[in-house]
Amino acid sequence: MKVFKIPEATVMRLSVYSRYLNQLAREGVETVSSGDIAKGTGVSSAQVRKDLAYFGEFGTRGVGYKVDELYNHLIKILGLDREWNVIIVGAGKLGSALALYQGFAERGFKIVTVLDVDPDIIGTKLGNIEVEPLELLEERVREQNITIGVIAVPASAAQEVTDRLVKTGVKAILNFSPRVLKVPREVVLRNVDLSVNLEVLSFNLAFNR
Amino acid sequence: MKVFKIPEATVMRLSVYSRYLNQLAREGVETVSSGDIAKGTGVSSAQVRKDLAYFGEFGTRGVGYKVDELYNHLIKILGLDREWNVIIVGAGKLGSALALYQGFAERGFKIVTVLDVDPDIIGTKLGNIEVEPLELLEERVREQNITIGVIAVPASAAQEVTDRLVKTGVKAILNFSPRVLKVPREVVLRNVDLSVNLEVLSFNLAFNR
DNA sequence: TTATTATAGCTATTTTTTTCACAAAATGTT
DNA sequence: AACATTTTGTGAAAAAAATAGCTATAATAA
Repeated sequence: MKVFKIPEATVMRLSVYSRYLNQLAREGVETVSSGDIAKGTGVSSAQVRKDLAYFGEFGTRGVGYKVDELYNHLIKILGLDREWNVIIVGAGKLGSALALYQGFAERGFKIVTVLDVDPDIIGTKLGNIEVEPLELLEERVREQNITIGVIAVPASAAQEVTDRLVKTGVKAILNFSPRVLKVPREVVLRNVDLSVNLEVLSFNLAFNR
Repeated sequence: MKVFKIPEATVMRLSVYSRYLNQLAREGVETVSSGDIAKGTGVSSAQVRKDLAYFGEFGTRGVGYKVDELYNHLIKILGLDREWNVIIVGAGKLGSALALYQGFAERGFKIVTVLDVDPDIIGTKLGNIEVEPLELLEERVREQNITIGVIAVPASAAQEVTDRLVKTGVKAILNFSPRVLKVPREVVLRNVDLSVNLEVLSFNLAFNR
């Protein structure tokens, strides 16, 4: 059970496993084997066991895993056993879709603030959150104890917003803008570029088929 | 210059490089080195050269790469030198954000049809596209020559919609639902799970820091 | 009790991906 | 023309990740 440096691919798969286990639990399934998880999530059973082995022994030989037990372990490993306060900066198409997206709340990500610069957008409601002016960034981050910032502003504003968030104490940034951001080493950064996904498809369609 | 089996990570980086080159071109930069690209996109220069090497020799030793030339090569490699017709199934928060997202059109992905089942949503406009009833799926795919399908429906409906798309001739599926989809081997499938991204952040915040 | 079967956990192997480091080529300089 | 400088392209080495297969253990059946 070495614990240093967990591959990111493993973390992503754990997230997928946990969602699958949640589904099984709702269906009333009580135990599950690595092979079942593999089948349900599209990986190999050896991979499932390997991924879990980074964190301990959760199963019983000859039997499998208890669904809720394993689920709870994964939730804990993923840090989802608490609430994270999230700010979304940018309430354009993407920002507002993210603000309204149910999936986040379900997993403990509480969107507490949404900011924008556009006077037409400020004051509108996204669910029960009102879009506020960008100037309030520092104030809201501090008073609401926000740890995660989502960047949904145009590329040109992304770095500046990021700097302000980091300076005010945000610990992790999820960047939806197509811009490489600089953050201090201790801040967790993750980039999501929606076009990249379509372009990988396009590549696969265009290339060697 | 072996050409079989390009790593997916390479393809994703090519997409990022191409966007960076586009930016440079707009700024009037004419030549660029692998080191510059590396710095601008957050990878190593050796990585840049290795990635490009899968597809040929595009640079000049001692000099670097001509920005537009390399850009055009990448666009061609990524299959972005043509238009792809795209259908979005599901016009909820996510589906409509995707339909309205500018980034896709800019790269040659033309969203030609958006479908939903909800009578309250059908008939509404997303930009200049009207949301139509799901029943029209087969008809629209055929008459509009659609090759790429985006799944933005709830998990419970995802497989059925996918089957219908595939049956009607769609060649690639971008799946935003948290469900493992089955498609024939010749269909390109890519999953984007937005929650996974936040959960990777959460893991990194919770674990070893 | 003793086999038999199923399956986790672990170790070894293979494969894939990244990094390193250097020869080759182009340009600029003395 | 010779030399220095820059930077690509690439083979080799290293690192990382995935896969395969073996061993131990629990449950169950004989």
